[in-house]
Amino acid sequence: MNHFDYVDQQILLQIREDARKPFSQIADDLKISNSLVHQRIKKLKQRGVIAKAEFVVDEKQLGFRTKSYVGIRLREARYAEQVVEGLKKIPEILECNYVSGHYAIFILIFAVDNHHLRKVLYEQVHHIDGVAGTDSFICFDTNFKRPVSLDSLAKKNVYDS
Amino acid sequence: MNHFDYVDQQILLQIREDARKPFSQIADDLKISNSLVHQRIKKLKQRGVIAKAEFVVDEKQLGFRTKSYVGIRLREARYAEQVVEGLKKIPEILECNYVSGHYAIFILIFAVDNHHLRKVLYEQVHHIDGVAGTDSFICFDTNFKRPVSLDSLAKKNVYDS
DNA sequence: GCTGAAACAAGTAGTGT
DNA sequence: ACACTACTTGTTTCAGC
Repeated sequence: MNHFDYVDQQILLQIREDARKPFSQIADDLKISNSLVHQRIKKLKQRGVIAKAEFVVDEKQLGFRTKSYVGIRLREARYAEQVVEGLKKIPEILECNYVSGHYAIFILIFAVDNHHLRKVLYEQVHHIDGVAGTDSFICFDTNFKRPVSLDSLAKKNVYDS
Repeated sequence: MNHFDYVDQQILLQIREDARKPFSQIADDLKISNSLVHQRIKKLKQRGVIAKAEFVVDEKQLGFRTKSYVGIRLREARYAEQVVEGLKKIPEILECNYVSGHYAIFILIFAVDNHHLRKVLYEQVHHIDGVAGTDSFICFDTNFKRPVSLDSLAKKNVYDS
């Protein structure tokens, strides 16, 4: 069994906030050697807990001011796969999920403005064979956005599957 | 006016994929000096295009196997702010947006399993004063997830607001 | 606005406990 | 499993073009 101790948790908390934080500084903070930090991060990577470090880019600053979630209804359920293939070709669509409930597919779109969003939906998404219709949930504001909580992870056995 | 040239675009493409990629290596790739990479990244930070580097953690590996989008209906629109405050206190809720359309608020939840999700909704979200009801869109699978496209950014004037 | 060199700091690997 | 040391590599600054 893989355990997940206090050191792992603290390291995760720190590199999740700042992926470029020097390992030596993390080591100082936690009062451990920097080679231990190195070893633990290596293991976290091996276990698949962390994969890569990304610089977060601000979509708004790049000109994408309209964020919208969109639910997609299909003409028939069996069209799902081919619709996903069609959606993948539209660069404005950043995320695509199969979901339960009223829609078959749920996507996230970033567009320049409402007009651009409308064009993406009407001229591209609606033309994909199998799409019956869409409902848009335009985000006026994102109140908060944060990573998963790591509290209680050091105690719980969350790796047993 | 802030311009955004080929070098900026290439640097962004690289550090977005790997925030720990050595600047000197980026410089080699682009055949420029490493101090230029350093200068450009500094400017991108000043402009707010990039803010911080994050290590991406795999929620599934940490035991959160149920991802769900949830639309929230309010008893009356004026409850919005206090409902957001209530939602903020629930750690399983990772994102919260004001949206147009059928719901007032749209959230993203990561729970351990369906039972956990149900508990979060029934024992916490539904008890927040102002919440009339919720509709869940449980993600069976995430087909793709990617950052915004940077194509054509070097040409377009996207900083003029 | 960009380069190149020099000083400094961090990452990495091997060894020993 | 961890720490220490020596070695390699990257970062940062600044003078000069």
